[in-house]
Amino acid sequence: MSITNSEIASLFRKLADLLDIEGANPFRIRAYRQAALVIDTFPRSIADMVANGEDLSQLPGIGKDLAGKIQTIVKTGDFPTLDEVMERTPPVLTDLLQIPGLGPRKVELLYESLGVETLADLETALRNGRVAGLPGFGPKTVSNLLAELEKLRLKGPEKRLPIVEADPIAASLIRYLSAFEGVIKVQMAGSFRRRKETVGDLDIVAAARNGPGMIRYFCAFPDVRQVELRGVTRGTIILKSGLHVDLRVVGEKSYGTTLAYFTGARSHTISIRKLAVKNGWKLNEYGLFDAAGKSLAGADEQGLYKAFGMAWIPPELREMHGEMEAARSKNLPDLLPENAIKGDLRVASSVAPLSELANRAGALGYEWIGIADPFPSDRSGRKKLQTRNDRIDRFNAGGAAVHFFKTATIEIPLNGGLPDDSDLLTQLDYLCCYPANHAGSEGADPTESLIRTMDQAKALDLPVILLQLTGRQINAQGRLHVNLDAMAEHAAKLGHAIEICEQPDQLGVSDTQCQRLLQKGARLALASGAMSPTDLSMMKYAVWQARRGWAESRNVANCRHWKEVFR
DNA sequence: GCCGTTTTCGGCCCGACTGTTTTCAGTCG
Repeated sequence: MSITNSEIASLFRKLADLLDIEGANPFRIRAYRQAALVIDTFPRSIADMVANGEDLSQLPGIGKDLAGKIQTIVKTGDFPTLDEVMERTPPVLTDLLQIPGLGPRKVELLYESLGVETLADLETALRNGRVAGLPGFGPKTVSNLLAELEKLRLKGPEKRLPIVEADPIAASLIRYLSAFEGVIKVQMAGSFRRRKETVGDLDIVAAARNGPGMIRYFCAFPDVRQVELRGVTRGTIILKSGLHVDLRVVGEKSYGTTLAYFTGARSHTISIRKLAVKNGWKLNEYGLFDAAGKSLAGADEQGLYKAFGMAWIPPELREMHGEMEAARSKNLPDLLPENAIKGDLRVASSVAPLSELANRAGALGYEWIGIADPFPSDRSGRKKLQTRNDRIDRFNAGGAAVHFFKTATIEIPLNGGLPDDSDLLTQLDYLCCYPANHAGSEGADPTESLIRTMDQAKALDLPVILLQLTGRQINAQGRLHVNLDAMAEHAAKLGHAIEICEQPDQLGVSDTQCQRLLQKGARLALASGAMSPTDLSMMKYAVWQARRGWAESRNVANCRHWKEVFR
């Protein structure tokens, strides 16, 4: 079984952490971290690229040296550089870095002077008073560390929150802050504004006449468990759910540069700052200034990007995945708007009666909905699906404003294809096919069976939507090893589509995978995957992820009139 | 360790806040 991108990235991160504790050249450490980030979010399998003999030093942030190290890791499974460092510095030390307030310098000091290696060592040293004597460790630090250790024991390491769950929390925070007297502007920033699939915390930026007052007001938010930090321009609270929320308040003239800065992503922000330095300018939260200190931009983001000869970049694209070049050459995508969605491609019939679904669809501005139920394997199941199909036909014949498609979800076994039931299959408008992903299929490659399925469906003149291609789960990597390039090219050739869906147990392709699929000419199908009426709103999050994947309306089947969805 | 139309050396983003200091280091974002 070949090594995954995230496994390679973890090795580099581990090395960077250990070098950090050793006090190595910080720029070298940054290079390893940067490479880890690039590898982690890269849409293709690095191991496959090595097998194909492709030149890895073409990847951003990866030069000749790192390309060679990656090759060694992929081919031999060994990482000699990491082994050497682990001989000098105990690898378990990186566990200590997860404690807020403990950075590499303090970890090094604890290890060198007290021999502290593990979390248990740390607790003992804190309790018997040996830590308190160290330079930089006062009584406050000791009690903070004990509190953090307790938190870690109770809750485990902080997990990232799905944006689906963060969305209502963000909305309530913005509602609360908008009610502050003296607020001029306030909005979400950070990874939430970039619509990342999961968020680690929430960042909010505001312009206000009374900054410190607004921070105090923020710290009094009803759902606060603890105020972590309360400064003049910045506050951090921890909600009862454990979620960290940051607020920065600046003057109106700095709102745009502050918003841009705290929207990130970090690599995107750094790259803009580098452009400023190159021009002899200075960019910080408070504005963009020339050498004489004259303000060139600050109040809004448009002005900031314009100063560099770029179009305004939508937050979803600010990930250093090619957006800077596209903005400079005026080639940014015209991102899929939420209101361009004309229908939902996969809704279970159990959600509601057709008439009620039609009402809900109308309220969402939809023209059509695809009704999807599991494809049956026995006689009674066939009968039920046929009855459902008849019901849909009768409803459509009634001339309602909303059209319903008949479809079914079909699990494609490894080494298999479509079920041998063309009578029933051809009663459907299209098929929703997903690769088998049971316990024990980790690392399996469903590419061949899915290609076969696409061919079989084409012979029956049936369009296919491919779901759950990589077996991804929130907070975990994909469990299937599908060749996405091959999927995209074959689907494009035959007129099939690939799904984006944000139901936690039915995840579609990720943002960077989406971007890659579009480059290969694939068409996207967005679905709520709804099993209940409120789930219909999950479409919003599919749109967000499609936007992160550079999707335009023309790439998305959902933007078409019902007669043309699969043309 | 990466990177480059001010290239093969010498740079590498920048500020807020805390806890520890008596002017600043470490951490964080």
